[in-house]
Amino acid sequence: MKNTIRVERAKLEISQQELAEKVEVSRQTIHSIERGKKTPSVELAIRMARYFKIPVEELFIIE
Amino acid sequence: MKNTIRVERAKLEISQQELAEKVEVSRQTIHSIERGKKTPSVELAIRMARYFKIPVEELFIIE
DNA sequence: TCATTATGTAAATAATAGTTTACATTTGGT
DNA sequence: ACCAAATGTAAACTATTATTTACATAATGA
Repeated sequence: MKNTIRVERAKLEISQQELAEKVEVSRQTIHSIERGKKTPSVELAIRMARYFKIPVEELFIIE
Repeated sequence: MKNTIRVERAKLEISQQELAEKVEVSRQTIHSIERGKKTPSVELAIRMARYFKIPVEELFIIE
């Protein structure tokens, strides 16, 4: 599974740290999800997608 | 977080067992997610939503 | 160069998701 | 009432996510 977190962050010009604060997880959590090392819960995924104002399916793509 | 799995299952008239097979997890996993005891990974959530042909955000609702 | 901010890596731990098995209860049909 | 299928509950176990801390390495600007 891949994701577009990095691109979405770039659009808004926010750091992993800032995103982490916005969705209320640690920076490491954002980091490992962004790098595809971990898969978030649907709850966290929804919070992230909601923050970026895009559908979950656009932020996380199953290949 | 609540979900509409039961309603979606009802629409298609399929059992927890059948859904479990479709998305390739155990019936217990479906059961505990449906009852809100566990939160699925975004990957499983996407598989379920895809199967029901609805957005993830419609299947899982953060209150 | 120096300081600062952002990102990468790693490792130990806690918390939670998902599996498996087994049995109880409910529901619907005959 | 009986049978079968569906659903509920539970417990032990494994796998994975998320936290925390710490340090290394870019990258950027003063």
